[in-house]
Amino acid sequence: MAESNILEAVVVAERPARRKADSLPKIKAAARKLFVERGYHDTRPQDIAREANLGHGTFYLYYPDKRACFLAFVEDARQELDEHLSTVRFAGQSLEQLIGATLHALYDYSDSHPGLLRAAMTDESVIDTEGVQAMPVLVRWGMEWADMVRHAADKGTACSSYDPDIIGQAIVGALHQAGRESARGKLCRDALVDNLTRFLVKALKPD
Amino acid sequence: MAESNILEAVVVAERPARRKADSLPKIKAAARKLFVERGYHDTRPQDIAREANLGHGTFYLYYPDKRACFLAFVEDARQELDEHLSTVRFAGQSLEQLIGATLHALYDYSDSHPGLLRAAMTDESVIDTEGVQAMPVLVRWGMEWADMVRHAADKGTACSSYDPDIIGQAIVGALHQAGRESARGKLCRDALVDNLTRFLVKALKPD
Amino acid sequence: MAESNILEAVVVAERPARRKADSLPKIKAAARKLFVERGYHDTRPQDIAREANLGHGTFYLYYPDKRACFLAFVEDARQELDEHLSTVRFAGQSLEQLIGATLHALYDYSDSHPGLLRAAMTDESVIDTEGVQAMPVLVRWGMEWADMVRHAADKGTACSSYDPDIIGQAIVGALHQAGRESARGKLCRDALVDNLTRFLVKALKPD
Amino acid sequence: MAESNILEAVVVAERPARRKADSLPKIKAAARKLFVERGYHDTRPQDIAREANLGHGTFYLYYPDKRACFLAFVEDARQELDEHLSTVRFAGQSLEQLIGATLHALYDYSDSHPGLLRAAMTDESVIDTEGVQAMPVLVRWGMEWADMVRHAADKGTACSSYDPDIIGQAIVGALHQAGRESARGKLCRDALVDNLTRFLVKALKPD
DNA sequence: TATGAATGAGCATTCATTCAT
DNA sequence: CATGAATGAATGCTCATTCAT
Repeated sequence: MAESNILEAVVVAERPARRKADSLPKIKAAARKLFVERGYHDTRPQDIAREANLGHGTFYLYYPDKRACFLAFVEDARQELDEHLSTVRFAGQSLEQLIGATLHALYDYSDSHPGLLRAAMTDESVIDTEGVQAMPVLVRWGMEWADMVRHAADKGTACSSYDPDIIGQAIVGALHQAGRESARGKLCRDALVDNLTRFLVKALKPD
Repeated sequence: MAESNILEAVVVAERPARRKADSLPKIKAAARKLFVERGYHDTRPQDIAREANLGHGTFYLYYPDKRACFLAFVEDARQELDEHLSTVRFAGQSLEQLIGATLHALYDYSDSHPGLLRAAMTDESVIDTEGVQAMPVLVRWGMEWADMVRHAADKGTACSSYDPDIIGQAIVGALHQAGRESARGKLCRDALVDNLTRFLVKALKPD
Repeated sequence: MAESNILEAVVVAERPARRKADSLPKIKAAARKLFVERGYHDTRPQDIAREANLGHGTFYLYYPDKRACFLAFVEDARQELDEHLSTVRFAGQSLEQLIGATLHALYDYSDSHPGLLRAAMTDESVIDTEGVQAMPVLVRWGMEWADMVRHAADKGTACSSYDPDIIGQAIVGALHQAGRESARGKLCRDALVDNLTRFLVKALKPD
Repeated sequence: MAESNILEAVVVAERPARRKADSLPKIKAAARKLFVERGYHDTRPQDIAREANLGHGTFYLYYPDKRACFLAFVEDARQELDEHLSTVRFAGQSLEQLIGATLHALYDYSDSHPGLLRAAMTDESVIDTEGVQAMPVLVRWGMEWADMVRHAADKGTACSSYDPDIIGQAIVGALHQAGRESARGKLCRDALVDNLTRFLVKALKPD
């Protein structure tokens, strides 16, 4: 056992020189860092490659263009947050619990990845999307909230006279803007979560 | 000779064509049109000047740079909307009336100036602001809503346990995102106003 | 009168600094020089601009892209040669005279503009013409020779059993390739003209 | 040991799978296909390797660079055509027979390998030949025609007052350009051969 | 005040070639 | 022999801004 471990270690150590050197992860990490720090327009593919300790051309081995890289970054962020949020949901949760837990998790994530959500939500109009526009993350999240509202209304735990689609977008807009500003103002996160939770719960309460 | 001079004088007086030829308003109108139609990045100072039927250089007689022009455009839009909104406010208005009327006026304006608010709210991070960041319009509006909430709470017409600053931003975020999406989806504006009004009124109702 | 002339002279002298400074002719001359010296692929728009003592961007004020500039160069060369050739044609010329005079003029021009014809005839496939292919100069000249052959046949001064289109292209191909090679071999131009004239006259003679 | 060596030898001999796996022919075929279809500049070594189902690097095992590969392609085409043409020549052929047969064979070949001759004759100036210029195929063929003309003149079957070198190049230029254009115009090949044969025979006829 | 020709730093992207495996 | 990830010099082009007139 010990011997084989040593051998493996040696082999592994000798190898990473050129072979399939995790370039994609390195590029992804670099892209994320720079898109967050500088935004889409001030990040050049060249910067990303350099940050990843790779040649300029290597970038284009993994993405057809800058836009694709940014879109991948956004998608990754979205999935990451979705996974994070899904960990705090469980069956039998009251609407209030659901909202409270989700908000906590959301701002948790937001705090521990400063700037990420903001970067990921860069207005798509800013990226010259010749042709199909990817659906903005915020809209997708709004649709998920719409579903939550719909289900709660069906179960009688939320006011059923709302149009869930409108309210879903409104909720997500509220969370986004309040979070953005409290990040700026260094507002205490607990107050943020508490206020928003109460606000939403009250607004959604069945008549 | 004398005659011709007199004629000339008259002519000169009659043609304010060249004298301070409304260039600024012309530039403003052109800028607004293009920023709305194409966005910040796809609008060149040159395009604005041309749209205004002026020489390229003239642009820089009125604005030090493209950014300043955009910021002025945003500020103008803000003031215009503010004036529009202020017409529907009157003393003795209940919170519900205030909210309902404001939302109506807001989406009225938004409908009759398609794309304008969206353009005016272009994420400032997109404009390479070397140095001080102008306060985003959305944030300013959030602060105004915060004041409204604060006053209502003081008068006992709104729940007093909220932090008005947080809630102000949340409200404005909700209005923005819901409006954006309903514009996309061509949703009926009355439903939008109705839903959001009820949502906010309910959320703000005193305990 | 004298006064006005002096004034004019002064004005003109003071002016040319920046105003419409013949940039297009300068670019054309530079482009011609470089296309001839280095060929299409080894000439960058930047090189042309620099050769013309202008900034890189200026190039694009006059041509939408490199290809357009090259095509303009070719067209100019074609017209120039056409004009040169037309000076040696006159009514009542025998076919032999026509051919002899034309060949003399052609190789005259070719000698005094070394490399120009070769550059202008750069295979168009080399220029990534996305879409319509401009008709190659050689082909156009071939069509002109076809007309000459046709007319001569009609008048009975040339063999009428040929397909003029085929023969026109063949003639022009012969002139081109023979000229190219004799330029390389520094062959005496008189021998070239003499041989080709006799060759063509004999081949075209009526049966 | 000896045995194992023998076995090994046998094994090696039995699996030509990897041994010299026809890579060069595969590369040649791929290169030919792509040079013909897309031209020199739009064909990357990488494309050739991929078309040949080989790794990108393998290309450089067989050619020092792209240019060498193209030159080999040209040389192969030249030899192939030469062989094809040589099949129609026989002793005692009259000049007219020789020309007619050669033209037939030439355009035969050209028809059955569309684009090949054109590709192989890509102006060498297009290939950045740092240093010695390989002699263009057309020139070589011109020299062969020059020889034919010289011999015919010696034998008294062709006009002896021409400079064979000039006429050789002229002939080959005529054939090339006429062929090129008739390919474009989808002209009937028989008319082409017939016209050109008569044209050349007449032009070369002894005085 | 108005002009628009001129500028050149800057950008996204390509591709012939290398080399560790 | 074979591979294909990596490279980075080089390219064509854009655009905010200046300035001589």
